[in-house]
Amino acid sequence: MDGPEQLALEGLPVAAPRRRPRRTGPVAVAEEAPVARVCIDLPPAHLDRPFEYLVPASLDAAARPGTRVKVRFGGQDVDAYVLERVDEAEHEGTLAPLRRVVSGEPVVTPAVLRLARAAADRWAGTLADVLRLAVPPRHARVEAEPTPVGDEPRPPAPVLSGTAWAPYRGGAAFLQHLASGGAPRAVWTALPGPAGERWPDAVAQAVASCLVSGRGALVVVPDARDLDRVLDALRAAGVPDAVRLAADDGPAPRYRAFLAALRGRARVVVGTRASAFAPVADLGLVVCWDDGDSLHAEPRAPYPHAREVLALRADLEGTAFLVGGHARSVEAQALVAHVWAREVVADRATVRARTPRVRALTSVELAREGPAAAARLPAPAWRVIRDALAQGPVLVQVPRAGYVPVVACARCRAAARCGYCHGPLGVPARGSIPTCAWCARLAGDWRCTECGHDQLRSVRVGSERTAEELGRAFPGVTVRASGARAAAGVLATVPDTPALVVATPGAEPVVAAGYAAAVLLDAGVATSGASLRAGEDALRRWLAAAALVRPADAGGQVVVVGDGEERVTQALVRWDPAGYAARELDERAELGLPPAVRVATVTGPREAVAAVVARVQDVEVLGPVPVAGPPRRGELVPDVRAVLRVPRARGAALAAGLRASLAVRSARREGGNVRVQLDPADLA
DNA sequence: AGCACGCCGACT
DNA sequence: GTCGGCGTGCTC
Repeated sequence: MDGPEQLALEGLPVAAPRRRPRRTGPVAVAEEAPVARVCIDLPPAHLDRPFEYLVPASLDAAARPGTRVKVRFGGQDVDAYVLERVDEAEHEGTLAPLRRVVSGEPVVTPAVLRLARAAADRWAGTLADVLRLAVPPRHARVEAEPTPVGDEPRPPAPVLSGTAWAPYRGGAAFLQHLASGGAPRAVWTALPGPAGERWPDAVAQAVASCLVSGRGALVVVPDARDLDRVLDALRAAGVPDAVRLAADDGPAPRYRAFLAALRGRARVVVGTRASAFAPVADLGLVVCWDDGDSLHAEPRAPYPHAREVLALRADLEGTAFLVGGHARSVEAQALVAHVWAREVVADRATVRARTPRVRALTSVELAREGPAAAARLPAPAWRVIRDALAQGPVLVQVPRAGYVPVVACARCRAAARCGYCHGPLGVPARGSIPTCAWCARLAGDWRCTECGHDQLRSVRVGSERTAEELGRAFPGVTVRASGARAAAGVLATVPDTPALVVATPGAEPVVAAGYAAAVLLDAGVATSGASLRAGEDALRRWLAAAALVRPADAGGQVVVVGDGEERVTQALVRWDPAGYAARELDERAELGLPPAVRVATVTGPREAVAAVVARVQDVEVLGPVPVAGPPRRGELVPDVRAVLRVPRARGAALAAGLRASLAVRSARREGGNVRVQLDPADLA
């Protein structure tokens, strides 16, 4: 018997190990690296591994790594990406040839491939799924457009003037580190102020500093309005060769922008969530603005989050990392807590000097107003608006309608949570016992963990008629509405003249000189909600609105009206987003909630969910529980959802276990649609 | 995902 | 006696 390594070569002369794959047919094969390892663009999880094909000599030059190709797979032609070219095949059988190269454009760069693979692993998805998010659909006409040559001389290196970072502790050091080619990682709490330095200028200056080091940069923002703001600021900072990359811009502009980055014509990409995967050459800095915004969560499988993709990328490519907003997400706080990133914040005195005066009008403060205290716009708030209107525009923020009914403590308004697993409580039917949405345990003897009260109340939805109501309350005053459902849509800016500006969260127009005041209505509705992040979301929206108001010494004031959750309201009044995030993270750690632990949800028909979950080892399984709401279209029985929970350190094992289980599921063709989400944005 | 092969009911 | 159901298996 020969050595074990000879077993596979049975029947071949021992002295002549196979060097070249056998050639099939008359087609000549490429001289160099004749084997292409490809990723097949098909959904089933068990196909998520490389398949090998021979590269015909005629395709040798075109079939570079990263190009799109057509291959014969299972009797039909399918799309695939060339992952790499190698000398020898691992596959034992004969190899089929590539059918054709769709385009010579190597759309998946080695760095993006590594990132996409890591993302697929991290979110229990397939490489094909992630590449579908990362690589825009090909647009042949755009690809054929002549590259402008010479008409755009590379601009001189931007002048370094980090004035926007001067107010922040560690701000100047961050820029310097960037400019000298380093990879600092920062969690940044932006100061308010349309009047002073604005956040887009700070982002632009960070990008400019990165360019000074000779590296490219990538900025991911929630929506198109923020995108425009960053691009304007970049232009002002002397960075004209930035490109805008957003799926919403349409197929041709999107692919054009993608190619500009890929071909190295644009060193800076500013985009929405999918651009976290953009092929920026020699990347030196990734930025995620307002990472708490739910728009950063990709709604398509495998549901990656832009902030986390960028964090992965910073690790894989050794780039600098900047995540920031007026608020701080609990996940960003976790980056600080794990000493993965450093805080960049202004000191208290600076914060006080830049922020408006903030007051809360809760039922306690309004007690002496009598029954009128229950009004949606109590008299003190009305007076604030009236007085501020003499100074300039007044912003009125109204929570979006359409909240899921949840239950909260009747006294302190803290969201009610399960005594066993800390999932959110809901009332399945009128008058029934509150039930945990995760583990289905009944909460008959519920007691508030915040204040000890034992009475629950359900929380209502917001109203849509605010603009009309205000119009009647302030006759003769111009009322402008901004929001997805407003007649004029979302307004980017409004003039500096007195007017009431009614906006839903995220749709607040900017005023050059700042609002004279902001009134945040229905605080109780804003801070309640089944989601774990209801409080965090409310604070983020409030801060975003309040950040548009003039500082206190210029008369700016903010009033939050209603009985919001105490600690959220207090965090706003004290303008302390970092403190709020730190306390919230501590509490999540105590209660075993993410991001202190890692969780995954598995949603689908009961038997399918059970099968997927049963194959995952060493996890705590909560539920399954029927998902709220009516059954999915065409189904009689509502889907169920299980929550899997592991300690943070076992997060990778959780994802790997789920990936393996999904591979078994697809190979066996177990029925039904099952959705697996790691670290879902709303663990409702 | 598609397409093979492979064993058990109602039809020419 | 066959045509055909969709249960495993494979696809370089």
